[in-house]
Amino acid sequence: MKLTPVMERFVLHWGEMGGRWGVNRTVSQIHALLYLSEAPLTAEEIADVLQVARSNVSTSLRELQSWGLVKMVHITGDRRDHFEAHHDVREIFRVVVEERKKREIDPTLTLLRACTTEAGNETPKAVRERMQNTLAFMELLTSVYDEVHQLPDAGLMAWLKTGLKARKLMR
Amino acid sequence: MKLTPVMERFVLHWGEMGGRWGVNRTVSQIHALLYLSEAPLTAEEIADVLQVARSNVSTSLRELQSWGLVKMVHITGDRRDHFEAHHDVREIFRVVVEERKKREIDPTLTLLRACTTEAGNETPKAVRERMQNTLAFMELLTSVYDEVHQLPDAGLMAWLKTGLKARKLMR
DNA sequence: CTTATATTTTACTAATTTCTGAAATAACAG
DNA sequence: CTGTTATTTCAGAAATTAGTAAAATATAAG
Repeated sequence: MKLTPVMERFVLHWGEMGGRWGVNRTVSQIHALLYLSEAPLTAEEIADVLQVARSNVSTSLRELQSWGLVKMVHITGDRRDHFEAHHDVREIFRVVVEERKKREIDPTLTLLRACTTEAGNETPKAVRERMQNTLAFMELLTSVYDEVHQLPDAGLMAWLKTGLKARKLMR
Repeated sequence: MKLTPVMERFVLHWGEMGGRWGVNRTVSQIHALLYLSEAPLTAEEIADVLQVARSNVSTSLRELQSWGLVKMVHITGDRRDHFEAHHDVREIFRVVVEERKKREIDPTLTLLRACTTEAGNETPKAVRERMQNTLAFMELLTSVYDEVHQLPDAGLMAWLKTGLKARKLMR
């Protein structure tokens, strides 16, 4: 397994971006590598290409599997584990959006429900309203997500594209 | 300036979530505090309520201003700077989405354009296609964003809500 | 100007996160 | 079983990021 310069650039970039996404560099690099790779790779090969510790690959793969971005497969006649990633960017997009919603939205929804329920007169009215509005908006986003994310691929694309003409339609 | 228990809970939670968003805890706490606060606050008051160093507040406020989430205002007869945040969650949403697009999408678009342009025969065809697809998809997302984010608030809400019925419409 | 107050910068410390290498565990082949 | 290869766990090193306190700078009042 050897990367062409363009592939290497892609992998390194994906790794850097990982930082801005809540995953660390190695995790993100491994994902990029598997995304590009034709065939499933062993942990050993990955460690080799990316020049990171074997143990680091092990934990990173575990994380990627927990996200549902990578799965373990086996090759007959080889007892080592091999790993592969979805090769479809839309599938990756779905998974990432879902996971980020879980981590970035859901806990706040829970909190806001608690706050709006418990806030009594000791909390200024304007503050209560603000929390209420925040909750309502986040619930709307969540509902839209719930509907849209279970569309088949073509449906998702179709809905997205309605956004392209939104301005025109609004007039 | 004293927080009610519910407000304190909100601020602390917002701070924790900050970590999952690419902003640090203090920045996020300050934002939450200003979001709830009726009146603009001075840096001193903020440091006081949140129990962090005055200098930390200074840099955090600078960052929030650079995001466009907080602005400096002045109160007649008081020479200290005061700070206030948008009180509308949708406005915050807009700003955050825009900023995250800048940080999380745009650099990758640039890279993918370079990769797809430069990738020649040394790069396997399947890999080139994959990069090409990734680029196309991210360009679609960007176009949708460009259209949608400049809608007036009512328009944005209207488009979002079309998503609520997307599944039904697709049948 | 001089002094008092407000703010920013900076050099350093603390906390957190990431990564490694070694040891432990597991899985299999002979 | 025993030895070999594969994988995971874990304690600590290295790197990064966040936060502090003090010094430097700026701003306005008298």
